[in-house]
Parts: sequence; C-alpha cells; structure tokens
Amino acid sequence: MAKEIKNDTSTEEKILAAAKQVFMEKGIDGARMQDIADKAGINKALLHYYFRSKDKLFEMIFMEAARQFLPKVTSIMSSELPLYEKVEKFVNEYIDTLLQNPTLPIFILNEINRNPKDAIKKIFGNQRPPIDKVEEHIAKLVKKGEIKPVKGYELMINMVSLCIFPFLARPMVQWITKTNDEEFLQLMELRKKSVVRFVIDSIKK
Amino acid sequence: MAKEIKNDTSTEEKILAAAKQVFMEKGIDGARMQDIADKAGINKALLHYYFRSKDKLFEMIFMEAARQFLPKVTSIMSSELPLYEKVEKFVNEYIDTLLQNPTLPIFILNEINRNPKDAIKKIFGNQRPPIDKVEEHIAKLVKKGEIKPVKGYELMINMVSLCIFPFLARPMVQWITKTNDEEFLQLMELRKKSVVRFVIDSIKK
DNA sequence: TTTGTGTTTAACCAAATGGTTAAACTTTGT
DNA sequence: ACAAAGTTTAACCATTTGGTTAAACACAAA
Repeated sequence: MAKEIKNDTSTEEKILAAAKQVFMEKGIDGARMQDIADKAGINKALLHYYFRSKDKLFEMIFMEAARQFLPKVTSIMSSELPLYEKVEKFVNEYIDTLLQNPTLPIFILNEINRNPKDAIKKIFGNQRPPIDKVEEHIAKLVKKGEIKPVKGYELMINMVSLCIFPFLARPMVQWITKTNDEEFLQLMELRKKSVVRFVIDSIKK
Repeated sequence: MAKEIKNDTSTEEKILAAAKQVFMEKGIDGARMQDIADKAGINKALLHYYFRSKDKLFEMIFMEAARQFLPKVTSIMSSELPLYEKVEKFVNEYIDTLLQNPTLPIFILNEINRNPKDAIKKIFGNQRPPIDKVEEHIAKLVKKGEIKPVKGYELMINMVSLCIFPFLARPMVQWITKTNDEEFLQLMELRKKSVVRFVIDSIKK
C-alpha cells in the first residue's frame, strides 16, 4: 500500500503531450477527446481514467502553458542591469521561449479572451508584473537625459508586442516573407537582434 | 416576379450582425446556431432559411471581416508620401479601424491559424501587399543617409505588431494598466501618437 | 383574391461527442 | 501466488447540435 515512486513518465505524460498538441491546434472547443486518446495511443476509457473530464484536462494543459508564458522575464525586469541590457535579455529570453513554443501565444490569448479573470489569475498569480521597477528605472534615466521620456508599461507592451505578434500571425508572416517553417524560425532567431535594436534606437537620445 | 428593391435592411442584416457578434466572441467551434438565432431575434428555421449552414454563415462573416483587416493601409504604403507621414497615416488608420472593431484581430488570427491558405487568400486576394514599394522607398532614404538601414517587411511587421497586439491581449493590457473598457479605448487613442513616435524615433538618424 | 415570400412553431432526425460502465486481461510489486 | 493498479474492449447513455420538414400564419404585391 506504500506509495512508491510513481512511474508517471509513461502514460500520463503521453496523455498530457497529446492533449497539449490537440488543444493548441484546435482550441478547447475544437478539440476532441477521441483525438487526444488516439494521439496518446490509448483509448477513451483510459483517458477518462486519468483525467476525469475534458475541462480538467484542459485546465492542466493551460496551467502548464500559463507558467511558460510569463517567462524568467520578470526577474530580468526587476534586476539591477542597465536598461539596454534589460531590453536585450528580455527580448532574447522571450523569443527563445517562443521559438520552443510557437503556438503558445494564440493558445494563451484565446483562453484569456474566453475567460479573462481566471486565465489572468493563472498566469500572473495575483501580483502584477514588476513594471513599477521598470518605471522607476526609466524615470531616472529620463531625468539624467540619457533616454527619451517613455512610460514603463508602454515600453513593456511594445517589447512584448514585437516579440509575440509574429508568432501569432505566423502564417501571414510566412506568406509575406515567402519563408517555409524552417526559414521562419531562422527569421525569428535573427529578429532577436533586430527587435533589440529597434527598441533601443527608439528610446535612446 | 420582378425583383423589386429587396429590403434587406431588416432580417438578413440582423442575422449577420448577430452572427458576427457570436462568432467573434466564441469562435466558429464555440458558436451555437441557436445563440445566433436568439440574438437576431428569430428562430433556427429562419436562420437556415437565409443561410443554409453554419459554415456558409461563417464564411460570410469572415469575408466581411477579412476586408476590414487589410484596411486602406495598402494605398497609403504605395503612395508618394514622405516616409514619416506614411508611418503616421498607417498607424492612425490601423488603430482607428481596430478601435471600431476591437475583436477583429483575434477572430482573424484564429481563422488564419485554423485554415491558413484559404484565410490568407480571402484577406489578401492573391497579391502580396505592396511592401516592395516600401522597400524601395526605404532603400532610397537609407542611401541618402536619412534613416537607419531597416528592411521594409520588418518595419511593416513591427508597425502592425505594435498596433494589433494590445487589442489581442486586451484583458491583459487592461489588467496591467488598471483600465476599464472606456479607459482602454482612450489609451489606444493616445497610443496612436506614441506608436508613431516610437517607430519614427527608431529609424531616424 | 390570389400568390409568393417571409416567418413562426414545433416536432423531428442523425450524427457527434463527452462521459460511463462492466468485464476481462496484463503488469507489477509484495 | 496474490492483490492492486493499469489497460483494453466494447457496448452504452444522455445531451448537444446542426440541420430538416411540414403545417400554419402574416403580409405585401399583382
């Protein structure tokens, strides 16, 4: 009866991986439990044996996704690095995360729009990201005359926009730039530098 | 038997308006024909009398939305205006469109991801937007040393990102900026200038 | 008045879908 | 060898949902 080391590595993870794929691709409404079972290589009965309902399963997947969405970025922003380095690290980290999870943004945003309150709570906990810290930091540099006056939250929104949007509109971007899947990822890799430059050029005096 | 002036203004438009609302809010999979009928103040039978199927109805709505998504922006970009004015007009037009259709972006992006080929065809027809024109324009100014070297498509993507993303992530933005619905729209109104400045500051020498 | 179109009502259908159940088989740890 | 948990099979259920049908009604034009 002792609860030995549960060897979860197999079925449960297969289910989660399959569910992630299907939910990300089709959204919660478009996803079919049968598809998830198939993709996991098991049957519906077992699927419900592990996760009682579709909602429960979706919840799990979303929680996992929510954690990734707000990456280590928070610590970067509240760090003591010089602003430009903050920007650079932020953008690099963010785009890296997205390169490893290209479909994360649309998945998250859909849930945010479907169920704003809960989704936001799951992403941010209950504390706002530390933009106050950024705000102060920027205010100082503005006073010193080193950068143009910008609002902290605006800078944040702009950076996030520039990082995430291309992944959201990926098919459009690929069509416009005539790139295939591989080339798109390379493009985003290059984009790191380009965005950093774009942002810094925009605020520096 | 003569086809007099069909007074479409009533039922058909009511349906389209209702369908637009429901589809935008719930997506095609989450939308219920019954809900659309209810919201239009009619019954399911009549709904199917006007639009044979859910898919057909969705198609209509998407076509209408697709046209708005690529606004008069195209003509602006291929115009002979000075670059900075182009940027200004582009951003203003775009954000204005979005202020009048705040849920358009997520709706469009979902369809693009669900059905990239068709969706893109419906949005752009078969011609790419005139970024070549922008490309030339920029190349000239770069050569003259008036602006920093930027790629045309990158400038475009950046501008579009900065305009659209806040609407995509609206609940998040509102939560971070502690704004209610009205204040959010004001914020976006202000954002026009802010984005224009951000972009221009970034490319000017 | 007639006729056709718009509209409602209400019952109905078939398919899809989330979820359940029970019985049998397999695996694994004790 | 035994028991418990994992897994399959397959039938089954209730509900939802897109869509249909037919009969009756309203109304405007011919």
